[in-house]
This record gives sequence, structure tokens and C-alpha cells, in this order.
Amino acid sequence: MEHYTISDLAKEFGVTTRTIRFYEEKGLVCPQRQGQRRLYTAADRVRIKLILRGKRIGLSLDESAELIDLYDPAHNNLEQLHSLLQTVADRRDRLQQQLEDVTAMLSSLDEVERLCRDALEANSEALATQRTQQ
Amino acid sequence: MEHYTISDLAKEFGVTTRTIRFYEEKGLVCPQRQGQRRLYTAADRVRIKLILRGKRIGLSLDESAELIDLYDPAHNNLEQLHSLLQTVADRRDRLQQQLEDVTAMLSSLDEVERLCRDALEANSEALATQRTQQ
DNA sequence: CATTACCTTTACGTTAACGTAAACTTTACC
DNA sequence: GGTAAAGTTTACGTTAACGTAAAGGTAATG
Repeated sequence: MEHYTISDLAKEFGVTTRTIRFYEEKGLVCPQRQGQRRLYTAADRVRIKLILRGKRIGLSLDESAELIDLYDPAHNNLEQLHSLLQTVADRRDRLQQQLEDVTAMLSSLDEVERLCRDALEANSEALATQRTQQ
Repeated sequence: MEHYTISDLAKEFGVTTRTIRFYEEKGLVCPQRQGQRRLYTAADRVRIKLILRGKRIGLSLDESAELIDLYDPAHNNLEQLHSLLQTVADRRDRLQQQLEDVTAMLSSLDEVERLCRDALEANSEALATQRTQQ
């Protein structure tokens, strides 16, 4: 059973300890205590990882929490399974949109890079011409 | 030459007029005026569209502005082309990471949906068994 | 055993991205 | 020509996601 201190995880994920404690305030993680010190399990570590993954694609902390809770059996009582399916479908739509957005941006960047390289090339050719003329 | 009012665009993009005026405050758009009224061109419309696309994938307004400015010839003087190429490369890395994040989440959702459908099926079979036993 | 390195809580500060309200002008319509 | 609909500016409010500082506890190390 691996355990981590708060600064272990902060270092690993490139965030501050304040950030991790903040996630606890918000109820996104709930580490054990050894005395007063927080002790994080592998499961806690995964939750934090998922939260940060959510952040990278623009989810709010609450949205990440909601997504993570989809895995929590406690929330998956039968009455809610249908609404859960709807939630999943909605999420999927948004992510699909994100896929399009990201790939669109990537090809925009390709274009910018091409323009940029062309400009540099044109410039260096101009310089070469200038030298041969001297 | 198409022109749009502020509420045209607000309606089209599903945001408030306040939002669009806010983007102007931040220097992200700069519509013409007809008297006091704002008049948006097709180019303005595209800028707003790009800003909102950026938002959906988690960019800040400043970051979106920076990306849009990559297309602006004024910023592309030769001295800056190399640093621009670096910027493009950095962006590309982040977007690549986003692609991974989004696809990872999509497959997570697939799993949740599978679990969910299994649970529903198990439940309906249980009910069927119950009925035949009565 | 002192000091250095982490850990803790409490609490106020900050930034981005708007929301909301007030007070006013301009255009459209009956 | 009044009134409703849309536009304008100004300005203060709000929420999320932490930053930062203060004041203190604990554990390892030379």
C-alpha cells in the first residue's frame, strides 16, 4: 500500500500544496490522517490526477467531481441510472465538440507555421540575392 | 458586406451582449460604430467565434487573443518569427495533450455507460425472474 | 538540543470573466 | 407621438480557484 505526503503529490503534479488542500476543502479528496498530517493513498492520487486532467480540458472542479463520482457505486442506485446515462450522453457531446475544436486549432497552427516558415525562407533568399549582387 | 448588431451575434453564439461588450473592453474585438451603435463585420464575427472556441477548450481570453493575433501580419515581423514558431510548437504540445485527455475521458464515459447498462439489464432480469416466480 | 524542513490551520487578498442594476438615448411601430 | 424594444455607458457585485501571509506544531539531522 503506497502512501504519499502532500508535497509528494504537489511535486509530482506540479501544483502547490495549497491547491491540494483546496481540493480537500471542496470535498474532492479526503485523505487519511496520521496525527495531524495528511496521508494520501493511491486512490487519492488518482482522483487528483483526474481533477487535473479535467482542468486541462477546461472542466470546473465541480464538473470533474461529478465525472469522478460517476464511478462511485454509492451514486449509482438504480433510480438514477437513467439520468446518469443522460449525463454521460451530454458529456460525450461536449467532448466530441472539444475534439473538433482541438483538431481545428491544431490545423490552424499548422497553417500559421507554414506561413511563418515561408516568410523566413523568403527572407533568407532575399539576403542571398543581396550578397550575390554585391 | 454583411453586418451584425450586437444582439445578432449574442443570439447566434448563445452569449449575452454584456459578454461581447466585455470582449471589446479587453481589446479582443473592435467593431465600427454607426452613431453610437456597434456594427460588427464578418471578420469581427469570426474573431468572436474563435474566442468562444478557445473558451470551450479551456483557453483564457488572453490566450485566445494571442492565438488569433498569430494571424495578424502586424505581429509577424521577421524578428519575431522564430519566437512565433516556438509559440506554435508549445501550443501544439498542449493541444496534443488535450487530445489525449479528451479521448481518455471519452473512453472513461464508454466504460461508465457500459457499467450503467449492465446494471439496468441485471435489474430488469431480476424483475423478470421475480414475476415468473410469483 | 537547536535549527532546518515540512506540516498544520486561519484568514484575508487576487484575478478572470462576466452578471446585474441604474439611468439614459435611439429606433421601430401602431 | 407615445411607448415598447434595443442600444448605450457607468459602476458595483459575484464566483471560482487558488495565492499569500501569519502563527504555530512536529520530526529529522548535525
